[in-house]
Amino acid sequence: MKVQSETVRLKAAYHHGGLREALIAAAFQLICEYGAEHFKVADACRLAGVSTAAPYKHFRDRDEILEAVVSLAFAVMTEKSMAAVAAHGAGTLKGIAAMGEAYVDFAIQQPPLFRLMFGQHPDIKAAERVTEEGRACFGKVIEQVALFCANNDIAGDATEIAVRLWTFVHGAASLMIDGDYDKVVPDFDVKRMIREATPMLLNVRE
Amino acid sequence: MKVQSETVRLKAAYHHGGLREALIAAAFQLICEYGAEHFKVADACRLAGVSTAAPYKHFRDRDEILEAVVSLAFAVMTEKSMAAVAAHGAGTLKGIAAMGEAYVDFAIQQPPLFRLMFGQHPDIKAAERVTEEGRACFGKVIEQVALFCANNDIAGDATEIAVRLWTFVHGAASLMIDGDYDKVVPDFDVKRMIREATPMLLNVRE
DNA sequence: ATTGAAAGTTAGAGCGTTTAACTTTTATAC
DNA sequence: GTATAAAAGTTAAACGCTCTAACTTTCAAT
Repeated sequence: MKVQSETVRLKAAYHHGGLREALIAAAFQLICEYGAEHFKVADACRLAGVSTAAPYKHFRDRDEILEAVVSLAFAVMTEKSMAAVAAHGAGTLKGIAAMGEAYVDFAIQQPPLFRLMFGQHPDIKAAERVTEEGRACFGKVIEQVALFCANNDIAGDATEIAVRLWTFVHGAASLMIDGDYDKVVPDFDVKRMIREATPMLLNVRE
Repeated sequence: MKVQSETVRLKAAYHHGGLREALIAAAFQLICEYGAEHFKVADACRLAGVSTAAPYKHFRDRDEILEAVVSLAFAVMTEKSMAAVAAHGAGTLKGIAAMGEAYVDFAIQQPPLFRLMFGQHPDIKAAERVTEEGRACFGKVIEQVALFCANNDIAGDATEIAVRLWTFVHGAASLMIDGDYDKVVPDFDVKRMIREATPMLLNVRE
C-alpha cells in the first residue's frame, strides 16, 4: 500500500498524470480572467507546474488547447440556456425570451469566452467537437420555437424564426460586451430591449 | 524650378515627405487584404519603403496606426449608409431597410475592417477621432428613424428604435462574416431576413 | 552659414511559440 | 523480475515581431 502511494507521488513529480486536463482547466481560467488574446501557453504551464514545452506532447499547438476550451464553453452555455427555459416554461414566450436573456447574460459574465466562441478563429471553429457542441446549443432554441409555434398556431419555419432571434441576441451581446452601446446610449438596458423585441421577432402581439 | 523639383526628389529619398499618410494607406490596404490580426507594422514599412523603426516617429505604437484606419473605415461606412438611404428614399421603410443591408454589405465586403471597428480593441475605440466618427455614423440611423416615425405617426423614441435595428443588423453581420450561420443554416439569405425583420422591429405591418 | 529639431537608420533587447535532442518513467513481453 | 520500447517530461535555442536606444541625415530658421 505504502509503496503504491509512494509510487503515485513520485509519478506525479515527473509524469504529471493528467496534464492534458490540467492545461485545459488552466487555459479556461486564464482566458476567463484575462481574455484569449492575452492567453500564453507558458502561463498555463506555470499553473500546471510543467515546462513550456510539455503541452506539445498533448496538443498540436496553442489552437488545439483553445478548441478544448471552446467546446467546454458551449456545453456550459447550453446548460444555462436550458435552465432559463426550465425556469420560465418550455415552449412559452417567456421561456424563449429568457433563453435570449441567458445568451446575453453569458456574454456579459464571460466576455472572453463568448468572443472566443463566436469570433474570427477559423481553425478553432472547424474542429469537429466545437461544431457539434455549437449545433447542439442552437438546436435547443429551434426546439423551443417549434414548441411555441405549435402551441400558438403560428405559421412559419421554426428554424427561420430561431435564426432571427439568435441574430438579435447575438447583436445585443456583441455590442454590449465590446462597449459599443456605451458610446451611443450610456446605461442602456439590454434585457428590457430583448424582452420587448422577442415578441416582435416572433411576430406576435404581447 | 528644376532645382526645386530636384530638391523634392532628394527629399523623398530620405525624408519621405508623407510617411504618416503612406503608412495609414498601407495599413488600410493590408488589413483589408489579410486581416488586422495579421497586420505587421513591418509590412507597412516595406510598402512605404522605410525601415521598421520609422513609424515610431509618427505613431505612438501599432495601435495608433489602427486608430487612423478605424476612423477612416467609419467615414466610409457612413458614406455607404447615406448612399443607400438616398437611393431608396429618406425616412421610408425601404430606406431604413436599405441602410441595414448596407451595414451588412459593408461587413461582407470588408470583414477585417468591420471586425476592427467593432471588436475588442479598447485602446483603439477610446480614441476621440474614432468615437466621433462612430457616433456620426449611428446618428444617421437615428435621423432616418425619426423621420420615418414623424411621417408615419409612430410613437416611440427614435433612438430606442434605432438601437433595436442596429442590434439586429450587427448580429446579422457578425454571424455572417464569422461563419456561424454556415454551421447551422448553410446558404442563408441574410438580406431577405433583414428586409423581413425591419418592419417587425419598427413595429409596423408590411 | 550655423545649428537645433525633425525624420530617418541600424542594432538589438524582450517576449512567446514551437522544435530538436536528450532524459526519466511507465508498461509490456518474456 | 528485467529488458526495452514508448510515453511524457526537460533544456536550449531558433524564429518572428514590436519597440527602444543611439546615431545620422536633412530641413528650416535665424
